[in-house]
Amino acid sequence: MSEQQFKRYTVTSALPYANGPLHIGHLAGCYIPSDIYVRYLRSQGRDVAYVCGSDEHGVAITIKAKNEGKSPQEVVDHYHEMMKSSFKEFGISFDHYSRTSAKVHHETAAQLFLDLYEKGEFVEQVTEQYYDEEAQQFLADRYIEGTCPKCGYGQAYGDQCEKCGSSLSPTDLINPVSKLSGSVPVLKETKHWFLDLGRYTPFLKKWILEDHKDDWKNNVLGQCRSWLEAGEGLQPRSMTRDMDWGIPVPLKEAEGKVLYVWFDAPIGYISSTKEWAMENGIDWEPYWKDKGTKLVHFIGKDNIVFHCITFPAILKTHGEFILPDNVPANEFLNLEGDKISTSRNWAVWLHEYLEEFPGKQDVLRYVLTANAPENKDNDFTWKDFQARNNSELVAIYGNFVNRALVLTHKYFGGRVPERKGLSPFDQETLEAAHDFPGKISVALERFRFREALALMMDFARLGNKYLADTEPWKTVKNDEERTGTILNIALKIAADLCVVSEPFLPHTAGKLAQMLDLPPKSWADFGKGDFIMEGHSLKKPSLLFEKIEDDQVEAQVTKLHQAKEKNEGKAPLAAPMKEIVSFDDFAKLDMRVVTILQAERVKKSKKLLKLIVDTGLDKKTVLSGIAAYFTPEELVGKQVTMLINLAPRRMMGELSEGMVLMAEGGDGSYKLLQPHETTSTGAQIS
RNA sequence: GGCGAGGUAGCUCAGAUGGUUAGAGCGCAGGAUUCAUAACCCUGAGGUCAGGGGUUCAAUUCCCCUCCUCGCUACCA
Repeated sequence: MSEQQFKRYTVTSALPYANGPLHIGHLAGCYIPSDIYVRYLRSQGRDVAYVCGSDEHGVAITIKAKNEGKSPQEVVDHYHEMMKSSFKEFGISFDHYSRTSAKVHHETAAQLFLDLYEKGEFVEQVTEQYYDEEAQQFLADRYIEGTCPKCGYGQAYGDQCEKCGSSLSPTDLINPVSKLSGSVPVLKETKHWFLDLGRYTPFLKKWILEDHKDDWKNNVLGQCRSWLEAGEGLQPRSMTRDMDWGIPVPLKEAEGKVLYVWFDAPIGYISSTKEWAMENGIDWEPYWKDKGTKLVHFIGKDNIVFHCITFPAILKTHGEFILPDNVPANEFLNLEGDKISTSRNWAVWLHEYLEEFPGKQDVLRYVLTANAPENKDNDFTWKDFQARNNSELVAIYGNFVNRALVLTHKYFGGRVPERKGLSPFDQETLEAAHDFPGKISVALERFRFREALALMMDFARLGNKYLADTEPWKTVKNDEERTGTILNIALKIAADLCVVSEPFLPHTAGKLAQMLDLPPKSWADFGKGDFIMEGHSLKKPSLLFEKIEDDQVEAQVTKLHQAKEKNEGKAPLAAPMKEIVSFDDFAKLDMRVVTILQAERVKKSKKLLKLIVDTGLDKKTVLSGIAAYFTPEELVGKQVTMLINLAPRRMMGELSEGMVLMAEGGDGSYKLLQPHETTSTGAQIS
């Protein structure tokens, strides 16, 4: 369907998770691009519902609450307000910002679940989950902590290791411990409702990989292809959890269970639309059910699977809903060369930025758009922030506006002068100006925000060039009429600039409109002859942007590095002691000093090294997951300690007959355990 | 290892259904100018388009292989 045919737009931004403040990565990932898009659509006079809200369920929030001695509701209330206010400050112009703890949302999500249940879409499955007998409850993945089997980090969660980033299942953890009571959890049966995503594969493949192969972004298609075509394909996913924080599963037999947060979160878009419609006396349904509505989800790349696979599968199955027309996901924004990390405090927090750079919301909007991770991960640096502010916003945009206004005040007392005969250069400039809104439109509708922003800045450049070439400060000496025409044109460009920059820089456009004393203008007003009337009085100009000095950005970099040092200084917490064992238990372990005779990489494995060791009794083969830390060469000839009577196990087609013992560093690295002097091979350890 | 994304000027990035001199901004050098927050404006230097092979009259663009970065996924006794 071509753009003009859409009757209305439903635009969503990923629901931010209410367990922490917002940082620049959030803004760059989806809130700024969606806001630009929506502001542009509104300026075009299109019918738009721009909705979002806080994502308030899920285990991470209950953990946070527990750690802080608060209730989950207190935690989400706090961050909901904080995020809502940051969005407002940065001019993210949601029509409605809701929250998933809202009553409407609970009802909507439960209803949708029931609908799928009645259609027989769920597969009921009884599985074994960890259960905390002391606390008498099942443990969500996040409530289980243990040693990461991949990197050895002692405090990996049941779903993910924060150290090495591997995604895990709770049963993967070595020495699992309940975070609720500290006890060792036991496996116990529980029933859950799974969505068999594999059944939707043919539909999804056609819809995404064929129907949208030309209009969806490459990175999004690639991710989908990876999910749809790789390995065993889509696995069934449980849509319920054993927990008490969330939306109760609306089934009698499901007491103590809630909807999986990823089932309910995207439904939040619908609930938010409902709330908005209710408050404004509109019908919400066309925004989600009418084929003439264009639904666009703005997200970060981590959300692709839920927005392109799971949620559409749910909507499609329900039957009445439209599917997203596009999901323009951005990649990730790094900060000064490192991944942004909430737990490591490696981030630029929006609430702190607002305090430290008051009134400079548009500067951050500009920088994050100019350097948005549209096609690949990008890096935010304070140096770049400063450079873009000083040499683009101040020197090009601000400077042009200031020149036009100051000259008008100086030569014409702040009144818009009359436009008389046009020179060929005037004509040329006006024609060039005329092309800008169209070019910017095309870029925006294709979700190419960087390009659109660059065009906007080129338009300001056109203004500067016009003044430089016509030199009104010279003509004023002997030709007032010509000077008037020049400034008339310059002011017209400034007024048009105000219109095309509004989606990107709403605060600045607002200030500029005030200085020019313009009524609100829309995209269609661009280039209108009566846009800025002759004789119209301008307000006193003030500077739109100011320079950012070296010390300001240096202070930010220092602040970041201090946070980092503070983090690195923290000694990793030692893992808790395991349960007491008897001497007999210990005596069962046959540990020896052995000599590594040979070492080689295991083919097709990134992590495994194959070691042949002399145990003093025989030669054994050991597979060890240390390829990332040791080269085969440096191991050969070394005496190390080994558990030689461990039951053999086959891995990657090879039999491993024991375990070489390693000290696990807090950073996930491994160190060999060696006798301090060479001893006899086969020496027993006791 | 498999799947996916990326590797283009000092920096940040565009681009190419294969076709004459590969683009932009910043930075740098030179010039011009003084209305403007010493800003604007003009000119210029800078790239064997990651490396190797192939298809082709022609490849940086298509195909194959290798290397590097990032994401997902498998092996960690």
